[in-house]
Amino acid sequence: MPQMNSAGEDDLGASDEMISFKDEGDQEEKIRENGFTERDLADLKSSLVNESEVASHPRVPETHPEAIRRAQDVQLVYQDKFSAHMEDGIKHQDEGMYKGSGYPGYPFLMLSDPYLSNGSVSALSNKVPVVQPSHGVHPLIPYNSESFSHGSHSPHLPVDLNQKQGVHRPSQTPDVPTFYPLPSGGVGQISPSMGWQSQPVYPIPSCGFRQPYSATMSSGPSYSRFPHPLMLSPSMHTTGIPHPAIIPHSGNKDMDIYERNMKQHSEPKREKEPKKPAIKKPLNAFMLYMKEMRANVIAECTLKESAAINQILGRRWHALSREEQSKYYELARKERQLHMQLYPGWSARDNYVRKKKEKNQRKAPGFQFRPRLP
DNA sequence: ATTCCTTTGAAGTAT
DNA sequence: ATACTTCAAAGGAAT
Repeated sequence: MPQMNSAGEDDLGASDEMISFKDEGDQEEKIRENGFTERDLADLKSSLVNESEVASHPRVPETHPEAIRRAQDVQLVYQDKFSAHMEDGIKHQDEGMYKGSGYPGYPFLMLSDPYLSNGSVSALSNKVPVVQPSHGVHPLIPYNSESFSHGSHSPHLPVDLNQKQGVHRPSQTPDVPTFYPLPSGGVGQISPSMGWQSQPVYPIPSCGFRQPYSATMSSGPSYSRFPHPLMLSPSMHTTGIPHPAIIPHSGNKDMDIYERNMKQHSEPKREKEPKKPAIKKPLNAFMLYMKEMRANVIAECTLKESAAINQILGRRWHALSREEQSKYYELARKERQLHMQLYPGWSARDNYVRKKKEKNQRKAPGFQFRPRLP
């Protein structure tokens, strides 16, 4: 079993590493906030890249004294900037997430399997912010956009994206750590994420001054409806309800599950050879977070472009406290567990296609693609 | 119709 | 062991 961990129960989760939260992208952000010029930014970038190439620590590129100094300067500012954000808005998620009032049951039954690419998950997903059409009987992640935020993302929650567009940020509080100490459970993980900075910034439309939907759609306690199934009693099965796909079996369970799903979802077009992977990867913590919060961002910013939205969500993700992130890490861990149960023989390798495109050059300018010699 | 963009994290591949 | 790549979601934009 490819995903079966051999070391311990929490290998399913992210590695427990405490990593400082000062990645380069934030530096870029902070730099912009501080009024650094584009040239400064380019200099800093190039110095960082050069250093990271020279040194054998590509993940810790802030070795240049000047870069360190600048990064530290701007980081101080940034800490303050999002502290209010956390205190004001996001921390409320905790309450919402675990409050679990009035769990109405699963409106998701009979819907398609999110792991199946032809399960038409995306047809409705997130376009309807209330309930995501999710797993046929996926008990873990209904993917409804509000189950975490629980309506606590009130309209006053600052949209923390638009330094670039000059959106005002809330007042500052000094005591926000620059890193996310991880919970003792070892669920949380912060990755240093080189791509945070090195990738070109997708143009984000202005969003701070127009929020026509924020008061109605994305907020308000009345908007809390479906507590996440994972928040059910811990004495229950992790899934909350028995999963029909996890059934006692004597035969080839893998193939049975697989074929049943395939029949359900792709029978009409079976003539065409299925080109896409049948079973998709389980979502990681950030993907789960995105699913939850996308609607909020769309509502607050009236954005539709996913690339821009994802940038915002990436920043928000970094602004989350460790507790808030750990919820998603825990969810993701359970997702992987369930996925393993559903598809014991599945491997991410199944969907892995070796691409010839030199995509990496676009994504990571510092990396030069070298064709492998035979 | 397909691919790109953009994000983070998990897992795969390559060295 | 480490570095790098691919894929998960999403939907508008570009091809």
